[in-house]
Amino acid sequence: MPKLGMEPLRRRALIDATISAIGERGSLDVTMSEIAGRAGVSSALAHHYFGAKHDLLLATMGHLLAELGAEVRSALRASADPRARLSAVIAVNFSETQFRPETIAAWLTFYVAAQQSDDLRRLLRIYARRLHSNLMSGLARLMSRPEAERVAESVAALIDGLYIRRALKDGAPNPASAAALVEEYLTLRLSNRKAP
Amino acid sequence: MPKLGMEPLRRRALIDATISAIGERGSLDVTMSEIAGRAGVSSALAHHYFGAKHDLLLATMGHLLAELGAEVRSALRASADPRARLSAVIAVNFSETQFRPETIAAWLTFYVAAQQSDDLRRLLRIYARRLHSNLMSGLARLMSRPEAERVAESVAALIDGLYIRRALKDGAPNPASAAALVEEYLTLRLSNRKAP
Amino acid sequence: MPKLGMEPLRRRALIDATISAIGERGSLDVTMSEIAGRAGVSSALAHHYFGAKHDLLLATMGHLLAELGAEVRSALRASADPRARLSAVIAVNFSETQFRPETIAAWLTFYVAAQQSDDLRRLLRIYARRLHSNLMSGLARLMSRPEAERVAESVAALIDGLYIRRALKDGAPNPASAAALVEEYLTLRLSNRKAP
Amino acid sequence: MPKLGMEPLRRRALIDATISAIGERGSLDVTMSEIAGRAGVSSALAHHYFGAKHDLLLATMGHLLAELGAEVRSALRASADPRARLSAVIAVNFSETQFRPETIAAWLTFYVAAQQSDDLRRLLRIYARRLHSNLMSGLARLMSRPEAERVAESVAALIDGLYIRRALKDGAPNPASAAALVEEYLTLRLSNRKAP
DNA sequence: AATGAATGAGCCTTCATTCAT
DNA sequence: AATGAATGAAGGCTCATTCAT
Repeated sequence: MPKLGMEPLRRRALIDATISAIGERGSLDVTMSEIAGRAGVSSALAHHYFGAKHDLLLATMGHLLAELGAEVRSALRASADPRARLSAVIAVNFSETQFRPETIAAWLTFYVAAQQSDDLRRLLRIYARRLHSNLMSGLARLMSRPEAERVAESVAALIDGLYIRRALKDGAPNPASAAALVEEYLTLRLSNRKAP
Repeated sequence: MPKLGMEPLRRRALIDATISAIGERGSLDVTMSEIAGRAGVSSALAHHYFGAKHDLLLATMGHLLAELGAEVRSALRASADPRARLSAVIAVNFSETQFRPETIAAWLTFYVAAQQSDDLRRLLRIYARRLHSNLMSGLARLMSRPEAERVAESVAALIDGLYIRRALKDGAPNPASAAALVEEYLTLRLSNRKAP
Repeated sequence: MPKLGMEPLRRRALIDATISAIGERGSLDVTMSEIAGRAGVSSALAHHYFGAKHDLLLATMGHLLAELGAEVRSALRASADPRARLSAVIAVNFSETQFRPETIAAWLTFYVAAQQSDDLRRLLRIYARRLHSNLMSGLARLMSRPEAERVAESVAALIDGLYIRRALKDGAPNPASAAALVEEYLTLRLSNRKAP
Repeated sequence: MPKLGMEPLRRRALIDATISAIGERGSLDVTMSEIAGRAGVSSALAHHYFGAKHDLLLATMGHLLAELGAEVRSALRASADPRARLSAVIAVNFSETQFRPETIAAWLTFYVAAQQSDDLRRLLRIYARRLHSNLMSGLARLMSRPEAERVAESVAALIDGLYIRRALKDGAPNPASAAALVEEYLTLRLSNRKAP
């Protein structure tokens, strides 16, 4: 029983279905039927809305990025103090929405598989740069440039590493303790330094 | 013109081929023909030696683990001092053989895809436990148990995170600077503590 | 903004679109969407008007035949002399409207593909018979029956052959020279015979 | 029960199957399964030997051309006299092997569909040129160049036209009478001319 | 009158896997 | 030991067709 104006709903449902399918499988080679099935539509309709499978994957990756970006922006808007901004960025990375194993597994899968796809790699680089600049915008006011670079790199690695552990099926760190670990590192680091 | 006693060489060639194929593609869905081709044999022979594709993947994963294990053991054998043992474990993880982008990409791919395969997950858990106990064997003598746990977790996450960055195509951190980052963290951490 | 009384225009537009689509592709397997798109309507509307795709093809073929028939009739109406009637029939086959590469390509496509469709074959047979009887109506008064049959066959073959060449993309014979070739044949033939 | 050295047999069987499938359908859009089925193999094997469907079509067209070329060459080898050479070329075009409705229908289908495929068009042009030069090699010694051109064009058109009629399912002209028609035309034409 | 929404069926193609040699 | 031959099963994608609006 088709209704009018279904397009945005279907698109969203298909993207969500893609995320969970990829997350569960841990691989981009999920089938269109699988995805369509989860979204409750035929695979033909998925093609109708997204064209080729690759385009759906791209759109999904884009959606993930956009959502993260929105969360970060809104978090940053709330705090002006450099240290607080750092915590805000970290908090977003471990928020309920971002740190769900399902979402994370999808993230990682895209991460790893991105090497073979120029499009995906380009998208991921955007994310990496954005994270980096968000971290730097806080750190640079707390320490020297080169040191800030090193700390940003460490924090980014820490986040990625915690993501990996979270993706594994042993349900490892919960959002709170993961965030705490990063905060702990930052605090330790900052307590040993003076402002630049 | 096949010679006698070629079997071990062929097996090894096939495993190496699997690693590089998976590493390059960033996905477990490499074809048997691709692998066999790289090893210079027919895909039928690959099946002859390893049975199903999944078994070849398992054997490959096992090979990766065994190699890492051997490197770690031999490194630990050389040092008795707790702090030195920590550095040894870290050094191995960033050694020339382990920290090659190709190998890393294969690692990560297995990591992420492991969720859908009980066999693979089991293997990966072995690795995780081993790393953890290796780190703990050093840390436990330098700080309290709960604190050591947290530090081990951080170090493990840091390593994984640096692996991810290394796998990305921008060829980010080189082995030396990656290892230095972890060492830096450890040093910072230890300088603020007393022995347990 | 659809207007009243659009139906005949839409039908005609769809048929024209079918002709050019088939002509360009050189194959009957053009899609309904392609056709509908060229006609500026939705494919659903094409179905609304013509039912199944096959019916649209049939209608298109019928249109082609009807148009040719009309041109022939009007040409014959103008001349009573046997020789002139022959020329008239030939002229129509090479007229501007009939001898356009696009139209011809559609013709040939139908011709060749007609074998798998009883409906199409029936239609084409009508055309063949009509051409034959038109030629014979002139020839029979200029030579003996059996000889007229042979000449009619030759002329028909000549026309078809020239159609083929015209359909090929090298844009071979132009209408005038093609017609001249047939006329030349007829003249040669007639100059060597006496009236029956 | 696979045997060794099957490749040439399978390739040939598949090409033959393609010819008859296309001939019967009157369209290039025969399915790979249809073709493979006729050749008694799986469609996967067809792909194994020919790659994509398009390549099989190309190979088939090439086979048709090669066979015709061989027949023509062997016929020409037998006669030195210009007039006899003309007859030889014509005879080959209406030989038992070439003038089978099945083969002809395949020819025509390729002819018409060739427009959308550069590869096919290229192949067909080779055939057209070859026929033309074969005809000219005889005609040029019997009449003036420009006249020979016109006659060659007529003969080629005549042949194509007779091919079309033969392809239609009413089993029109048999090989002998078709060849006779062309010969008749040539004779008539030559009897009205002097040698150049 | 006209269309967007939706799908089932089918096709090309790939791939792991088997088997006879 | 090693491979060519062969296939079944599945996946991506297209398309004619239907239906509610």
